[in-house]
Amino acid sequence: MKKKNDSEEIVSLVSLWNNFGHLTAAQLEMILKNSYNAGFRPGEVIVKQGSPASSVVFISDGLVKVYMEGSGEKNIILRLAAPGKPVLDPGLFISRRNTLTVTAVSRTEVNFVSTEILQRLSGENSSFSMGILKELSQQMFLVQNKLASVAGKRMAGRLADTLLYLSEDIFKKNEFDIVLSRKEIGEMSNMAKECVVRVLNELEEEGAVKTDSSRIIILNPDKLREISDQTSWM
Amino acid sequence: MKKKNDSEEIVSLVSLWNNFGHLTAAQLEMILKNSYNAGFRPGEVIVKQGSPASSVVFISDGLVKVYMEGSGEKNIILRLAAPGKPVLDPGLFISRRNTLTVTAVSRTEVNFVSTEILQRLSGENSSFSMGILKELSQQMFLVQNKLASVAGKRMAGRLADTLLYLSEDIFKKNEFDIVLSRKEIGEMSNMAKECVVRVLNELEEEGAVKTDSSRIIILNPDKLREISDQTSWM
DNA sequence: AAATGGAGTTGATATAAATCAATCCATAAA
DNA sequence: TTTATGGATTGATTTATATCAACTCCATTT
Repeated sequence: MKKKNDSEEIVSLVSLWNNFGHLTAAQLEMILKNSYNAGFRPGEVIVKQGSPASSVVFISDGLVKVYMEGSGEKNIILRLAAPGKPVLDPGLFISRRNTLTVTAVSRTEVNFVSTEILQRLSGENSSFSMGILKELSQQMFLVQNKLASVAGKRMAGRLADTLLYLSEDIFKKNEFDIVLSRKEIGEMSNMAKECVVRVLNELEEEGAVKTDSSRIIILNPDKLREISDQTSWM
Repeated sequence: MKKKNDSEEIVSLVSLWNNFGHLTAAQLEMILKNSYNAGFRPGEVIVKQGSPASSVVFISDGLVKVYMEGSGEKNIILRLAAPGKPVLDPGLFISRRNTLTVTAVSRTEVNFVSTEILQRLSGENSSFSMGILKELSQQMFLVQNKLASVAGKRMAGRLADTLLYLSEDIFKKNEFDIVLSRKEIGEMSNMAKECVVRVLNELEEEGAVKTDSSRIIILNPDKLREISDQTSWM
């Protein structure tokens, strides 16, 4: 990787998160001095649940999954994260322990920024601070929605939610290569991998999606939304 | 209710939320001017999901439930809230719509504080701003735990979680009068009211709790924790 | 080329939990 | 006192979903 000069790096900081645009050059400088980069291969752990929370993760390239590790081997994947936003763990601001595990789904470049610094800057710059609050709220909202899905819907609805999430929030296309295994799709939708296969077939029969092993095509998003909306107890 | 002078009211603001202690007299004054009180009877709606989010709710007396309304009639109760903390809705900082409904469980006195003002003060005072961030993180952590419980545990584990939550976080006693119906306990644990009754009996047979209609006694919290820890897929 | 192993798939079975139905309260209203 | 009314309770039944077992289809190793 080629060495960059400061102004180049400052530009790249803003590309990590729009909210960095609120900071002064001096403040950005401060961040640069207190951050470091690392690369990860698929499957590698970037942040481990339970470990001390000393820094916030920014993804400069690649895709990661953010999940809770249950005892046993069943995980609950809360969301995926791509470049452009930080991965905020609620533990950062309270217990100072990570409450979530983050691992690379594809080859990933990550930027760790010291939590201390972010907090200090948050105190110095109210727009920046507001940006953190908004991002945290966004991520909390996502968890709320996941809870609503898991607690209130049947398999088809939950899987529909996951597919819509992938297509609208992550890949931003109707057709995409799902990098996740059926088991992982199951961990996003709280269902067994076998059921993912079966329900995926059902959705295909209804003409909502088309799947070809790792490729997924959303043929009819409205149909998916309709399936997502039908609750068990009607 | 007797009229209070300003200094009395400022003291009472701090009792609504410790975090107000970070503010100057002038800032507290500002809050007083932009807040108003209201009383609610059991069952009355304090904040309605979907409505414009213009203010943050502080409870000065009573108990409320905070929940997501599903289509149909099944709700998901995220948590209860008693005096001492604000009810932060993630929608406050993003969509400006409430994503949650808040209703009174017992007779409740509430203080509405304008979101605008809180945001302004958050920009002026970094300790205060950090307090908001911490509180939001706390509430997000709670939702995460609820998700883990609902997605990963069987009925007994989920109900145990709810009982521990009530005893440790809300009533702070081993013995308390549950103001909620069996149906509502079910909405906290994602199970049907009939199942609440059955599993409650199981827990009683195991000597973990004792129930007498509305009274609940936690006889053995460790036993409850043990039940909470056993996952389905061991 | 053979062998290994893992993901994906399919069908059969087991099980947790919801739903349904009936009954039993307690409290409030007439 | 009788009559409603709604929550709580109990048992029977149904249903959604997990689990188990077997098999296919790759990709990788030997």
